[in-house]
Amino acid sequence: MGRRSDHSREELVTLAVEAARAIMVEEGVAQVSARAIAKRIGYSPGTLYNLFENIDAIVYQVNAGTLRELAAFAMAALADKTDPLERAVALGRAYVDYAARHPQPWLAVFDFRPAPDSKPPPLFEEAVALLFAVVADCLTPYFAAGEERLRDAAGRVLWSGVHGISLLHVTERLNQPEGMTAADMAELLIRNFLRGLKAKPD
Amino acid sequence: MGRRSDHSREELVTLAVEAARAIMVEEGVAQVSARAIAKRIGYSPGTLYNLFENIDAIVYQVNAGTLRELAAFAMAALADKTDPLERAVALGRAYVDYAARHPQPWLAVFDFRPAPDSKPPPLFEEAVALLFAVVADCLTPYFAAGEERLRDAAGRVLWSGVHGISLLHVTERLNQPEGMTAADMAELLIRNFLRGLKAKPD
DNA sequence: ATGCGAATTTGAACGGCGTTCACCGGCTGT
DNA sequence: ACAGCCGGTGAACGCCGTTCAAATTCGCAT
Repeated sequence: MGRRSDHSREELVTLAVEAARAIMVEEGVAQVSARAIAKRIGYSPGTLYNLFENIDAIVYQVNAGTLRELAAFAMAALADKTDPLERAVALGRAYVDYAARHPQPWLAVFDFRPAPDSKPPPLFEEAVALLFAVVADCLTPYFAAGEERLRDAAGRVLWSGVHGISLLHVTERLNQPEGMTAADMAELLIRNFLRGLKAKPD
Repeated sequence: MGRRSDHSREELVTLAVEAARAIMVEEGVAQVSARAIAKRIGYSPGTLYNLFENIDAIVYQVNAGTLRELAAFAMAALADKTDPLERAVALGRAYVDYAARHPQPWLAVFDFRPAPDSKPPPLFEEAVALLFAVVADCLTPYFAAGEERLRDAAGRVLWSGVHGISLLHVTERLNQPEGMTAADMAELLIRNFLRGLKAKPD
């Protein structure tokens, strides 16, 4: 078969990324393959290589969408909160909730490990920088002026901690006690960590 | 070729697991394959299937060794500490340090995701239970009698948090500030979380 | 020493993967 | 009407996990 022009190049890209996301949601990242995507969109595997450099590039696009959605979800959870502590808690809960509701796409974001020689894609840097800005903002009241470095470190610690809870929850290794959700665990972490910061005597 | 008896069955198992670990250390889990292991030990891929049900079983054995080593390393770090807070800090630092020194094997442990239908292997449960026992022990002074459930939850939170820091560090997404190591971040988490627990008013 | 059954090793083969590329045919400009 | 290009194709390459009939060697009984 030759040229078809059933779809424009842009439509094709969109179709492919959506198909990849669908497979990811239904069967996990591991099942996202060129042949599977091609079958879903009714094209041949070779076509995908006219649109993307490789399969990782497609997964990367899916992940970009996931991070955008996650950020939007987190921001929405903050919308009506003003107290820094409550904002931090809401952010943490939103993060864990999002991961729990979209486990496969969320896992795919963090399972994506670019080869060490390839340039680090700006995806995480950007998305994480966005979340950090919010976290750092929540933490500002806990630090004196001039302690921004420490505040940022605390922000990274907090995010890493919540991320760890999320990850272990999604991979079913958290084993939280009955009656306690992963989001509750995140809240426990955030409240105590921040209380500890405030209580800091040094 | 037929029977060789260069090695006993047990020796062969050991050889295979050691070869798998070597590949893992040098090239990452992704490069551990039946053909690669077979080539290293001078046997054919088919032989491995006389010894193990599948390749995952070999990786599983490697992971079991990694967890044993991690536990031993963590315990050694605690040996001379008596104060609960200092024990918790030492445990967290040891965890992060171990991961940083053996990134590939450590990552392999957590990248191992058994298919949802296969029985969950007792590996994590056991190893994590061991670490939890120590963590819970460190946390006992922070809780009243009868609050064991909450204490265990706090233990899991703390471990998850340290784990998250470790993971993001090893995958180069932690971006800690200059002059601060991942272990320092873990210490920051632990000290503040525990100070927060102590300060708890209610 | 000989023979033979059992145990073990092999490697080709199957179906999957990512990726490449020569080919082909429909689309478009003339 | 026709040429040429563009884009889609699918066979092919080299990898993967896994299976299994065949081949070979071992250990043992005679």
